[in-house]
Amino acid sequence: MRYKRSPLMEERLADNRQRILVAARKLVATGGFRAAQIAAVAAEAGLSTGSIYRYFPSKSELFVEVLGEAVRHEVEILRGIVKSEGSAADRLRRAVESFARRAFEGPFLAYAFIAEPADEEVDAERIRARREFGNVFKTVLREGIASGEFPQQDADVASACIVGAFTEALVGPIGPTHRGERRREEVIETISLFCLRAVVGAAAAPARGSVRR
Amino acid sequence: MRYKRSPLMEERLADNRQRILVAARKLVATGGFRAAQIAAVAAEAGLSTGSIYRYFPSKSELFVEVLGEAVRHEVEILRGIVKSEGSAADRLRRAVESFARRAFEGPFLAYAFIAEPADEEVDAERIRARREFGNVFKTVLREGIASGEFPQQDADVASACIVGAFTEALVGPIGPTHRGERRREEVIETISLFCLRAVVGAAAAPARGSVRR
Amino acid sequence: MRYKRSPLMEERLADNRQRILVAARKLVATGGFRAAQIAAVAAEAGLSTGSIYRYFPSKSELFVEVLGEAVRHEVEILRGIVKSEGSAADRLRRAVESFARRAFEGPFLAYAFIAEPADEEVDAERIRARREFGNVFKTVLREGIASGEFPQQDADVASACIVGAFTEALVGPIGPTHRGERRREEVIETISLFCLRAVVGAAAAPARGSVRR
Amino acid sequence: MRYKRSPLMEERLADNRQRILVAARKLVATGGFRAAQIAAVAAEAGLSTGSIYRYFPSKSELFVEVLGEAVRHEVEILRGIVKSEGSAADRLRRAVESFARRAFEGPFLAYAFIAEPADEEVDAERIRARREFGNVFKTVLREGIASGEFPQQDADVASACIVGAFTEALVGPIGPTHRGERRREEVIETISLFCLRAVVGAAAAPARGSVRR
DNA sequence: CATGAATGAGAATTCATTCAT
DNA sequence: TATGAATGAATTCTCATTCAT
Repeated sequence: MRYKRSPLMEERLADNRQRILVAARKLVATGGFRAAQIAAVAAEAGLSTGSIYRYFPSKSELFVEVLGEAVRHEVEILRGIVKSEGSAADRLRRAVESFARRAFEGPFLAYAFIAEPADEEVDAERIRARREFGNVFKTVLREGIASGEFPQQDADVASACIVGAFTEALVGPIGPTHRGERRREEVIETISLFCLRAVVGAAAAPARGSVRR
Repeated sequence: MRYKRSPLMEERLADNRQRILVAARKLVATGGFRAAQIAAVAAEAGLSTGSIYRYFPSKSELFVEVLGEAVRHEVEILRGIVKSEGSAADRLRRAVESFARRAFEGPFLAYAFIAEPADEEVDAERIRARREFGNVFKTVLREGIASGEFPQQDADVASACIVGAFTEALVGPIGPTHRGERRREEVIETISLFCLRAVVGAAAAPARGSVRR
Repeated sequence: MRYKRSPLMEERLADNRQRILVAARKLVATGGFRAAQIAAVAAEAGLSTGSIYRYFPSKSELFVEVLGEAVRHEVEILRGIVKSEGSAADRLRRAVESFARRAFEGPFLAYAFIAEPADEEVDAERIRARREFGNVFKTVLREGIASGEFPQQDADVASACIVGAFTEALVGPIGPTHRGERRREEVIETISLFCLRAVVGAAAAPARGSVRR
Repeated sequence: MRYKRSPLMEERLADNRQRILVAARKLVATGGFRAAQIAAVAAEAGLSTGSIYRYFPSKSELFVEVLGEAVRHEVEILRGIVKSEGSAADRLRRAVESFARRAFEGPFLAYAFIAEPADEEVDAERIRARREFGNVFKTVLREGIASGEFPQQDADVASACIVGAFTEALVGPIGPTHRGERRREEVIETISLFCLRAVVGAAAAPARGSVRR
């Protein structure tokens, strides 16, 4: 006795799927991958463990998607900024600050990016995520370099540096250790200035050796 | 009547301890913490699982030491550079390059720093490690700021940015997905220039809003 | 949509829990705590090792409950006898005989009381159990002393003596070495008489020294 | 190059053997069988683990002997009392008190008798030990019965009761729980009176049924 | 002979995944 | 379709016993 999937049913299915994703994200954000066992995700989502497997073929794939979803969302925002009006420097600054600000609000994302998941597949996704972020920044960098606004530089490496710089700088105040949220805006501004100077400050590069006196 | 521990025996003991540490490090470097079960470490070290426990009270403590040892060594080198002759900028550049170069040779280190271990204790050590690296760079930064060589900036945040920048930039070419070792020196130089400019380039910080036009 | 737990399921769950307890008890009774590994209990109960942990958080807690359950049952019966009609001496006698008789039928209990478990937590439970038995007998003793039926005596110590006396006397014919079940009723009566005389026989206590001649 | 065993050597051997036994006994007395691993015994004896195996073929046999030695010593003392002058009742009382007093001084013994060792062989020895104690008391009982001093009773069972009574009564104040040694002599006297009454108090046995009203 | 490092067979526990209801 | 109980492979850690030095 097979029924067609009614629209209502479709909706409920999509709903459950989403609830699982949300639950998984929340658990990782709260207690890291360690705390995100299938049973816990199921409980958080108000479903049974068995149901998780109706929507996701394995734990790995679930978390790959959790990460992917978060990244997609983040990248979308960043791309919006990058494509907006303004000088390359300004757009870069705004992108960094935007990311940082959200990282403060939902510590999950930034934290997950430096976390090695317990699983190879998820690991791969994590690296892909970092690369995607890099790509967004690479775009601005290239535009800035092309327009002469930024000095010549390896955009691949520099964009990775940017991602690393703010990721790391955020982990300190965001990670499990520090919970005090003091100086939020200060930290954000310092980070963005750091990245900006790194990219813009052409004159800074000391002639090899000459500096050493 | 108690026999003295012969020098030969002493050596073998120290040897085994070292072999365990080396084996553990190698496994982490190769396959991440995932691959580093006690049984695997024992096999790699050419010992039995039981023997691991003669030298280390628990898996956690073993890996805390693996990390700690690597960090101590690295920090020592960096501190040497930081305390050497030269301008702050030059010392900073050399420190970054030195680190990056070694990271290329022994991918383990840089990789372990972004790895979330399966264990809370090791996790704590990992965070401590990152902070220690930050501290080294903070020293140069402060000196540079004090001498007027660097512009005013939050040394705490900036040092974290530096660590993050090169860590991240290295993970790409170093991590599990690394695509050949091409451009090694180029990458290293780009990274160090990035950090240098970020720290030195005072003029770069665009007045808030003015840039946006 | 959450399904209700069907009565059938409920039953099976309670069933499994009970089966585990029974299996554990049986193994202890048969081969002592030595023979009662989780794997063995699981096999005996017709379950997997993992399932044990769905019902009990740890091996210790399982055995604490095994003991506790047995003791609770036993104490209940004894208390019933103690609270019934009759002279203190009679109730005491009946309590002892009742215990002894059951000990013959299910050697487990008496045997477990002298077993030192491999686990501190269970050990504590075992000691608590002995004390509980003692308390039951203490009640009759006190009543008998108060009514003048028994001579003045330290009820704490005497009740422990009673528990020890019949426990020990039963271990012989009951323990792993037991040589057939001959003389069951004889043994039971002898034990109860022993205890009774010990408690009742006021005149018996020889004046200190006078006897020695 | 085999030397004859010099008397000196013999002595040292015997010495070591004894030291191992003493060390083992001490550890059991202090921390129970749980605490008496071979390594611990070796350390306590000032020897190597390997040496333990020169003197004892296995852990079991070591502890069988530890128990056996303690029992032999105890039995010797008790037999001395039993064979001394005096009425059966008096000798019985003195034997019980003597045992109890020593149990207070070295809690090990009494405690070990109710402890189930981790090992089948030791277990067997433990049971044998209890029987041996019983035998000593059986001797006095029989003499008392024969001389008419004690009423007719099953000496096998009664002697077991005696051993159980004082063992149990001692475990309370002696075991891991109570450390306060208050009332030492009181307890001892109460126990011995209990046993005495149990054995002597002929009149006490209520006519079956008559008591029940 | 003495040593104590090395061994490795267990034992407890966890958790992703399956499947009868 | 949803459930969650059951599974059992995988992993850490312990400790009696052996054996090269």
